[in-house]
This record gives sequence, structure tokens and C-alpha cells, in this order.
Amino acid sequence: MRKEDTGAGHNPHHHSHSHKSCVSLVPIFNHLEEEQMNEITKTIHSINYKKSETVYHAGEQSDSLFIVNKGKIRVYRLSESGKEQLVRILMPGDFTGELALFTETTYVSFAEAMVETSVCRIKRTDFQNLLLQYPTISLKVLTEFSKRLAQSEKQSMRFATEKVETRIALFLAECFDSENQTDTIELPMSKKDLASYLGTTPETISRKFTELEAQGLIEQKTHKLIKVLDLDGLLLN
Amino acid sequence: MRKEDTGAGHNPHHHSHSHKSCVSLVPIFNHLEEEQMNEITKTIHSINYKKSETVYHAGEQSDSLFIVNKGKIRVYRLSESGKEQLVRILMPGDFTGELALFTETTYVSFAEAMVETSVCRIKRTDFQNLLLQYPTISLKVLTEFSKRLAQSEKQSMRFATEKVETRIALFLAECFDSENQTDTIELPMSKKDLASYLGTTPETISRKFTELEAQGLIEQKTHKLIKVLDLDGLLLN
DNA sequence: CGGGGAGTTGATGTCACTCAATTGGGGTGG
DNA sequence: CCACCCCAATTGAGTGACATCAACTCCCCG
Repeated sequence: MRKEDTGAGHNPHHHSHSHKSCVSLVPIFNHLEEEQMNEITKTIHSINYKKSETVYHAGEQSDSLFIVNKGKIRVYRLSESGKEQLVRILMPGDFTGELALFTETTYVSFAEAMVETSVCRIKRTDFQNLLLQYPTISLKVLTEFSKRLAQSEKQSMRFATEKVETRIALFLAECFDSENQTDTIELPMSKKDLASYLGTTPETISRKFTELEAQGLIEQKTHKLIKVLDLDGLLLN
Repeated sequence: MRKEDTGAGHNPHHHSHSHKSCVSLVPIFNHLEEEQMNEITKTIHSINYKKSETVYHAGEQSDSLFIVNKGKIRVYRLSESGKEQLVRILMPGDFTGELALFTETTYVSFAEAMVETSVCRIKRTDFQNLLLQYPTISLKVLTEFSKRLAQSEKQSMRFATEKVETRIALFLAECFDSENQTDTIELPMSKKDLASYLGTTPETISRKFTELEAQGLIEQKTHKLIKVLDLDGLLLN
């Protein structure tokens, strides 16, 4: 456990001067001056994970923020009754562990590398010092927090008020919006994970996709590739 | 609309020197020095609302943070398909409008006074200046954000993975925890609102309460007062 | 005292989960 | 490079949880 503390098995082969590229990749910091960057660079550690390795797990003592540099991380939770829910998938530039920094003393979710992944790790105290020293970073982080909060509340409301079919349609519509060059979207996760993310089962996902296809709203090119034929039709449901 | 801009109908009878009590009530600020307090006091406006008056509504141009000074505010949303969900109830010291400050330019939720209510209003630019000037406030706000995020993600996960009965039981358990002097809890809202908050219907709430009572887990003293007879029983469900 | 909304109770319908069997596809080792 | 294997994905049948609709009661407040 907590392999990242020792670095064992993760090839933490970065040397401190090679952190720079990591820091500059992070949206939270990318408005800063060279000199400030260098200071920050001193406080972070770069860690690599192989596919399906654990970044952290619920219950573990938490004292760090993780920022994805390269790769993908799957963040999920276990509910009171033991069922798993996919919370989000982190792409480069995204961060996790933020609750750890301010409220909780242990992680409440699980994070696992989906592919070969490299992250920057910043300790709680170092990060808090950065915030006090560079107030503009706080604004960036606050902005990021508020985005995430908005996202979470939206998701929450959909669970509370929309049926599965609508949640799926809304999800597809959002994927469509972010892939603004083409009408074919690539699902960012397996249908199993999608089911977990949308609070349903793989069976239901499968059936609803077939229904949407029968209605002429989408076309399933492959398991991962979906062509959207009628966006409005999806939404006015 | 936007009555708070003019103050019409809200008796904004506070004078600037009387804001102080308002500011000192706000957890975000209550670690500051007298002098800093006074500076903040200049930037805020106090507004009163009568029962069921609108504080803001979705779609309205947003440029302010609202902090509850006295009273209760009901925050709710309308989903894509037009159904209402109760997001939270603000008590003194709580704030809302935060998304407005960082991400959205319009409010996404509705806020309405449940009783005679008094709030402090801070404009976006003033608030951002405060954050840059007093980095410790940022930490407070970040902490508050992360709490709310944790709460929202927890709620979201419960919608995704737990059935109605469990969500009710968990809600009761949390009420129980916060009223740590007695085994009788007072529901913080009507059962209608509770249904909306928990993503179900008043009918189901009613039935489940009866079931829980039949199982000997709770006792309904009145519509608002619930005596918890077997907390563990509630939770291990 | 009367009105109206909150709360309750019953009957019915349906959406989506569960369980089970089968197919499909991607990755690994021989 | 191919075959196998495993897990994802699909499809079907049955069930159950919860929403809906409707009728009624209970308070709370004017």
C-alpha cells in the first residue's frame, strides 16, 4: 500500500529538473512567472503508475494532491452498501485528492491508473503555502472547485429527477458538444463504467442504446464509436 | 425581478456601520482582525427578504455572493425535463451564488426565503479583491467549497447506488448525528421538500416512514418530530 | 369556521434491476 | 501470427421497487 511513498515499482526516474515540464502542464499554475514555477517545482514529486496500479484508496491517510501529467486515472467510490460508483475519469491537467487537502484526513475514493500514467504529487502543507504565497493560484483552484461542484450538482439533480434514458441522452449530448469537429463520438469509457457513472447497469445501457438506435437517433458504429444522427431528438425526449 | 438590486420591498434599513455584526457572523471572515473587518464591511450590502420572496432565480445575470445572516433560504433547481429538486437549505453562516463568482455568468438555481431572512451580498469583483488581498480567506472558502463538494458527491453517489429506503435511513442517521443531545430529531424541512431533496415522492416518503416505524426502528411523534429507536438497525439495512 | 395545502393510504402501472445464457472482441502466450 | 481465454457486451424472461393517479384526512392559518 501507499507505494508512491517509496516509489517502489513505479520507476520514479524523474530528476528534480525534469519536473518543470510537469508543472507547466498544470492549468492551475500556467499563468505564473518562470521564477515562481521553479519554486513550485521544488515542492512537487513526479510519480509513474502502470496500468491498473492504485494511486490511492479510500481510508488511506491523505496528505497530497495529485495532478495528472500523462495518462488516465479512474476515480471511483464505494457506497455505504458496498456498491461501486465511477465518480470521474481524470485526464492530463485534472487533479484529485482535493478533499484531502481541506476537509478529510483520509481519502474517500479510490484512484487507479487506467493506462501508463504519470502524476505530480504535492503535499498538503506545501500546497497550502503556495496558496498563501500566490493568491492568484487560489482563484484558479477556486474556479476549478466551482466547476467541479457545478458538475457534481448537475449530476446529482439528474439522478434525482431524470430517468435512465434521459441521463444517457444527456451524457451523449455532452460528449457530442465537446467533440465539436465530427458527429461521431468516442465513448470515454467502457459501457460497464458508463453504467456505473450513470447509476444504472450494463444491461440497461445496452438496451437503451439499442432503443435509441431503433428510434433513429444514434448509430452504433462499434462498441466505442457512436454516430449521433439526431441531437435534438435525443434531447427533447 | 432582481428586487435585491433596488431593495424595493425588502426594507434594506441597515446603515453601513450596522453591517459589522453581519460580517462577524460569517465563518469565512471570522478569523480576521478588526481593521480588516471594517474594510470588508464597506464592500457588502445587507438585504432583508420576507417569507417566500425570491433572492435570485436561474437565468438571472449573476454577480454576487449571498451569505445568510438570519433566517432560512431554500435553494432548488429545475432539471432539463422541468422537475424541481431541492438542492439545500441555507442556514445562518451558509452562502450561495458561488458558482456565479467563478464559472457561470447566470445563476443555475433558484433561491427563496423560507422565513423572514437577512443576507449579506458581496459583488463578484469586491469578493475577488478580498481573496487576493487576504489569502487566508481563500483557504476558508476553499475549505467550504471542498466540504460542499464532498457533500454533493456523497449525495450523488447515494442516488446512483442506494434505493430510496436506504437514502432515507442515511438522511435520518445524519440528522441524528448533528442533534447529539437527544434521540428525537426535528426534520429540517417538510416531507414534500424532503422527497424532492432525496429524489423521490411525498407518497413514498410517507410509506417508508410507516414501514420504518412498523419495523420498530423509528417512532413518528408528530409530522416533524421523529424519535430514533434503533440507529444501527436503520443503517445496517 | 372555512379553505387549502401537506400528508396519508390504496390501487395500478411501469421502469429498470436481477438472474441466466450467449455472443463478441481485445489482449496474451504459445 | 494465430488461437485461446477472459471479460465486456448483448439479449431474454421474470420480478420488484417505486411512481402515478385518485380519494381522503389532517392541520395550519386566515
